[in-house]
Amino acid sequence: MPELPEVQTVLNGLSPVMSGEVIMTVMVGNQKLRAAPPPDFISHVTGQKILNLSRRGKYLIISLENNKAIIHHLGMSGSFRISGKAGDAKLHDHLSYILSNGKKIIYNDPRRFGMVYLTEVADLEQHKAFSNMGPDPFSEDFTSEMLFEKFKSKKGPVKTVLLNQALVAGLGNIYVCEALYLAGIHPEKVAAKISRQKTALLYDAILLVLKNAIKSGGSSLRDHKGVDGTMGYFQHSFNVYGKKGQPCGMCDCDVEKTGGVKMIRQAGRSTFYCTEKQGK
DNA sequence: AGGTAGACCCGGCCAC
DNA sequence: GCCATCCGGGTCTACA
Repeated sequence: MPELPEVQTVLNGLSPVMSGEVIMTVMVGNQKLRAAPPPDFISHVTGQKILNLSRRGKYLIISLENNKAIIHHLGMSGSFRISGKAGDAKLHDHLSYILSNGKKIIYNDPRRFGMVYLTEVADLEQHKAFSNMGPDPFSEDFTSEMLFEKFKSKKGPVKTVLLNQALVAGLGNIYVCEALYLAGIHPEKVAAKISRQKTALLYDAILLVLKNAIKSGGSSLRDHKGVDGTMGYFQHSFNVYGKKGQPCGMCDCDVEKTGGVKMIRQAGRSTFYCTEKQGK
């Protein structure tokens, strides 16, 4: 599920419940995740006070008083839920934290693509999850000019280039499609050939679509939910994603003639775009 | 060296 | 209604 807005939604829900609490008990399931918690995970985490939660790209970071940091990635289908009562286990629960305030925080992940790491807070930037990661879209390091400079050396299609987390962190298949639509850029356009002016439009579009999606609590297609079970609703604001053959969000063209939103395949992923507004 | 399939895993959805 | 097939919000690895 989770691209930046979904992870931010999870963070916003977990942070007030977890920050400042002590982790009393940790339970680790035996089913394998993409990266399962390391063997010493329970001993390093149990009894520790949680200092704060943060997000970097699509990763969630839980900082502990002993200077360790838990790194969570939700993969394709991971979600957290907060439970107050016992005996509420669900299929595909992989990890749970019981806190000093009595709350139980449960990580569930049907497709098991999620990742859990433990590292020193001081070594976070060097950790393999972040060592090669580009700036967060909301950080000062991400600018229109920086994006333009990075594009210069990229001969691949802009859609694929934007999915590379080393360029900018947090974008996934949905929000790349939506941002390209807002900027009026064809997804197959070679990144290096995009003008400075168009890059500026794209930069604004990326920030706009991410901000609006966060406001909506993310996009709930299948698995994404807030930690209290509420669904995100940004999927209702999609202009092109998943709308093959339908009119695009701001459609003013003759869908009978154009065939509506077009779906193509790029680097093994589905891409949606409007031939009228993004060309060809 | 950058770019692209393939692998990982399960559930949902669509065609019978 | 039941079974088969394909598809996928993400990343890592291997390959050309």
